[in-house]
Amino acid sequence: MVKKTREDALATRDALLTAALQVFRERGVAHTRLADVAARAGVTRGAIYWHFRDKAELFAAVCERGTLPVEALLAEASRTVQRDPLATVKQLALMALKQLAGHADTQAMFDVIFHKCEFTDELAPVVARNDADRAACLSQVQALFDQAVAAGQLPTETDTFLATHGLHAYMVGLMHEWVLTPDSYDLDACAEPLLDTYLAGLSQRPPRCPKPT
Amino acid sequence: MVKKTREDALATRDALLTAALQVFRERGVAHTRLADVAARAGVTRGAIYWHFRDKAELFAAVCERGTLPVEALLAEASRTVQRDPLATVKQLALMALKQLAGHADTQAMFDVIFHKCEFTDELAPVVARNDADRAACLSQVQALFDQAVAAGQLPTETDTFLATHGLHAYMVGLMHEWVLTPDSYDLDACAEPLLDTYLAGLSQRPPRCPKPT
DNA sequence: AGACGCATACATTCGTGTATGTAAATTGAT
DNA sequence: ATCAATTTACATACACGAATGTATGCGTCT
Repeated sequence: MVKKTREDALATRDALLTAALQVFRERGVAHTRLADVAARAGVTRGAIYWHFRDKAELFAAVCERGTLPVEALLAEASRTVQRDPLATVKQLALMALKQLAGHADTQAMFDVIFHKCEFTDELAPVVARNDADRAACLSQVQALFDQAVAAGQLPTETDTFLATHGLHAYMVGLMHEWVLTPDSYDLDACAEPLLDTYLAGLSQRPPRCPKPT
Repeated sequence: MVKKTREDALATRDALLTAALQVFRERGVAHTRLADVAARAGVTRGAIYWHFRDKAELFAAVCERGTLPVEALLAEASRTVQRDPLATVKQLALMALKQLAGHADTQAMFDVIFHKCEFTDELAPVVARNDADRAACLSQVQALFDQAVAAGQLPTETDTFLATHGLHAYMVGLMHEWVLTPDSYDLDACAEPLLDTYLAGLSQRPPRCPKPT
């Protein structure tokens, strides 16, 4: 504790984010005491209040750092021109599942998001960001499904809106449940077969809703 | 406030459960003040502490009342002999989704469970109960899938463990996401097509994991 | 006459936010 | 380059509100 340069401050900030993720996972976000986060990072609450306004802002920063890699994948896929839209969708989903399977930080992140967090007004900015990300992801995937229909990869009668929501639900459910029991099956190895099953269902029996969307 | 008979006490208890479900949904379980629950039910905290030991026990009671109808369906299906196991699985899943689509209380329940609750040590008994229910549901569905394979309704090479977890994830994801935006699509009408898509995928391209489960 | 079904009152704990202290680091002027 | 002046990056101390659990009171039913 001899130096306090700018990079040291960034290191402290990062240590706080790491500590917060761990404590959030252990105690839940709402029950987490900022003193615990500070202690885990080897500092005091003063450091937290210097870098963040309150717990909500700390949580938002944790979420932002945690979802960056996934968003980067989506952004990259949206930039490149797709010759095989259906394969692109599959690769995106596969990447997300493999990212979860392979990275402990990502597992902690989704464990907190899915099971250790209450999305109330207090966390409104995080909720808004999540909603925006989800909407962007959904519209992007639906656009790819539309291209897949146009390219003859999916039946003409495919309701791409429902297909998209179905795939998204599938992904959410797989991650939601797998983080509860990571040892129940090898997600990294089973991700592709599981995805293929749903995509095969899409090809053979695409969902169609009686009433319009 | 003229009578205080036994049935009145049960009515109070039920009013507390209803009020708790609402407040849990609005404020989140952790941030819910028992005073708010009591006020919503038209009583004071004294009534809560008479019927329940603390917030955790109140939440457990809310969960138990909320999941009773679904568990009744599962229990009934397990008792009757199944001639068409695949159709039984479909009907079970369909019932669950339609129950969610049609009942406001069920929507509130799952909204709380999925998005307004932190599963920490404090709620250990509820977590244990959830785990037991999930395990029972999974093994029951897997048994039906096994029967479906034996009856030739599914390919011989089907990994019924993965198929079960895939369907379960699909269900969880559909409910998890739909309660966020119930107006995005008509779940009651789309539930069957969505299920048919996954089940068609199971028939045509059943999941198989490279490594054993 | 108890036991039941709550309401009321009280004390206590607990976490937060802020105010203040402070040493090191950076800046700017010479 | 040197040296004050200022800002950074926290640590420490404090005061406040808020929610909990319990203790007690009180009318009603059995």
